[in-house]
Amino acid sequence: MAMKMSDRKKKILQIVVDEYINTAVPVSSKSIAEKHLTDVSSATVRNELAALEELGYLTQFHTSGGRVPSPQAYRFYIEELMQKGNLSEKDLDYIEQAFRDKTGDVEHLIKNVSKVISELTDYTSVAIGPRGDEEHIRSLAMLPCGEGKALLVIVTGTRILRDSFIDVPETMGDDELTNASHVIGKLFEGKTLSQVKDVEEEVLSEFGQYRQVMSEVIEALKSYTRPRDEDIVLTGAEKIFNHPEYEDIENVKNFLTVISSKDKIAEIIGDEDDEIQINVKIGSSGDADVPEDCSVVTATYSAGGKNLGTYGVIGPIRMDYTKVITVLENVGKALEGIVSSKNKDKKDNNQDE
Amino acid sequence: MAMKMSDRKKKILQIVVDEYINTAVPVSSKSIAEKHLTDVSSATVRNELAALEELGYLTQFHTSGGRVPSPQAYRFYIEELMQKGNLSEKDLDYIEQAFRDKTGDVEHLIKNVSKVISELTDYTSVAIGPRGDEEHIRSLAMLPCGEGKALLVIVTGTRILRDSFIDVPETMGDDELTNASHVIGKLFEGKTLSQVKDVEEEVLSEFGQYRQVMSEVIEALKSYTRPRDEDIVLTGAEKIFNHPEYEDIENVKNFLTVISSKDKIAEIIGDEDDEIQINVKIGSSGDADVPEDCSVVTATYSAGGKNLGTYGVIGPIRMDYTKVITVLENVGKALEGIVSSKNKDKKDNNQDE
DNA sequence: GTTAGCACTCTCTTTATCCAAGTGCTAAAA
DNA sequence: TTTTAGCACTTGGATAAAGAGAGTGCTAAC
Repeated sequence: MAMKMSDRKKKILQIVVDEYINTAVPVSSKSIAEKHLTDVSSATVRNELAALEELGYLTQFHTSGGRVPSPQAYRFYIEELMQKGNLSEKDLDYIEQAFRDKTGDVEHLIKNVSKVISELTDYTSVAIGPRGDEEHIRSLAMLPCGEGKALLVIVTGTRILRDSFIDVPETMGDDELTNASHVIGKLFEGKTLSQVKDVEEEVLSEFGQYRQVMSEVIEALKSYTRPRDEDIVLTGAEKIFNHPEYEDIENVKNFLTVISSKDKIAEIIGDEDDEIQINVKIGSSGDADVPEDCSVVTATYSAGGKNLGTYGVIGPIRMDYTKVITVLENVGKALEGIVSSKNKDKKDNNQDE
Repeated sequence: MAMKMSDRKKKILQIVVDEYINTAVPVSSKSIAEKHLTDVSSATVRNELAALEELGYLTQFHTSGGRVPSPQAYRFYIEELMQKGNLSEKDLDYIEQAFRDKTGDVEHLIKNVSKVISELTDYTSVAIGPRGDEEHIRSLAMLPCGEGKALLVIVTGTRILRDSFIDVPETMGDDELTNASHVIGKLFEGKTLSQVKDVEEEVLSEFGQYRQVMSEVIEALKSYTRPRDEDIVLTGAEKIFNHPEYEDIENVKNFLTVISSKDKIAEIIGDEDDEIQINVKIGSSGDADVPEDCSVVTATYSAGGKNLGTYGVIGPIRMDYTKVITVLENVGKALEGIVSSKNKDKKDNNQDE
């Protein structure tokens, strides 16, 4: 057990993982010795493979079936072995093209990013929009709907932060509601959702006149901590059929069951550690929420101190990590470019920052 | 070819379809004679089956594999043979329970209906929200977003009809925008989307001051003819694995590819003939948009002259039509109940109707 | 018009055999 | 001590043969 990882072992492990990622076929000692390590014989490689298996990095389905990397091997591969990749001209063009049209709102941006990632990586893409908690409320308005109902809409510069129907007194006319909308709107403008509870008590005691409406608004604002379903996007579910592990119907079933639920998706990609930019979760590890046999690679983007959401892919453990991570990095750069140019404009208009 | 459909043939065809729907196993002459037609022998049944095959209602995969209904048989079955079913107490309770909470907005209602249908039928449910074209605009507002952008929101009593970002002159301040919002809002209140183009010219010539904003608004309104992605809902995609035809990976692939695209879904369930309440489309028929080997059963609901959307299921051709149709009918009734009680309230508030 | 009987067809399962691939181990070589 | 050659052993996959089971079509009798 207490065995050192010689350089040659690392090299062989890298070869095995690379090879398996590319071909999906268990790799044999012979093929390694012939294609990659021409200076030693297959028997030598065989000994090393046996040792690597002993160390827990490799497994074999049956005695004569070549070796396959274990989850542990993938982790090690990503940490130490993997080589940086480069995108082809074509892919770079595709990214540039996709983000050329800098249409304003976040909803489109999320969908767009997700689509780009899915297309370039050939995996199913998952995306979760930016948490709105720290965005500054640009406007707040209540639109009359009759029946003692109103629609509360909250927007920032680039998105509908939230909207929901609230109750208002039946006696309140449209004009009165519009008026209240103004007053309350002015009050929250420039604040963030997370600041709402700070002013809650103060505000409630002050506005006797609109007290009931006010408390409805505050309740709504406070309920906005969880991401909306609309902010969770899934693109290219059908892409899994391009990967041989999903010729087994059971795997497809598992996969589809998980991704059918937005809640589950949010769980899988939601609890990012903010420190880490790119995050790899491999099934059957400590990440209990990631389905067995699946890997999830996500990147959490932020630019100018502003969170831009988490994007990534979900697919088989035997995933082309190099490609995926390269794509995520390049998409991140593109995204940064857009937002920084936009932020410049915005500084002029944003009252408090 | 010119052969009459005797009563006995009809009866036998009905047995075959019923049996095949229940068991997914090709049905044999022997099983029919034993279980359903005890007064004749299997040989007699065999003759009838041969005749039905001649007529195009039955096919067999191989010479000794029993018979399977053809799409034509399903159509005939639905038209003439099918028996009305009843829901169990449990199912009825479930529906009642699900619609007890009459929370106002349409978005939730659509999701709820779709979920109920999927749960009760055990098929994947597709739903498309009501076309908003004929709903009356209850409020229209433009919320300032800075940067020469504004969010245009249009609501009826129960839903966000539409929202989108529009350009406004950079010179326009927040207050001015709010003011314009009022003026323009008043103008369109009570109108329907389809009425917008009627007043277009008149309005544009009149409002010189806000002309630019006005034309942006009108452009936006006119672009709202297609359903929004959010109004197309899919629930229970994983349910297909409960049906044996989807043990074949190719079928799953087809299915998933189709339902991954909201556009395709809209196409499939979109072009309903308004006259018909319940609509059955069977793959490989004239309905080119329905995937091969799939059936789509939809119901378009309306109450009080108001369209409530189209709901239904998509699944294998060998579908439990009786159950599905019964569920759709009962959901329809429940829906009608909700809306009629709501409509009563609304009449008082709606200015022109 | 109906039925019994039987040959025929087709699929599915089981069994046996062979083949190729890859390993583990041992003994010799470096 | 490390590397290597050689070989026995294991396993899955492919192929073929054989038998069972199910269901039909047809013919001849009822």
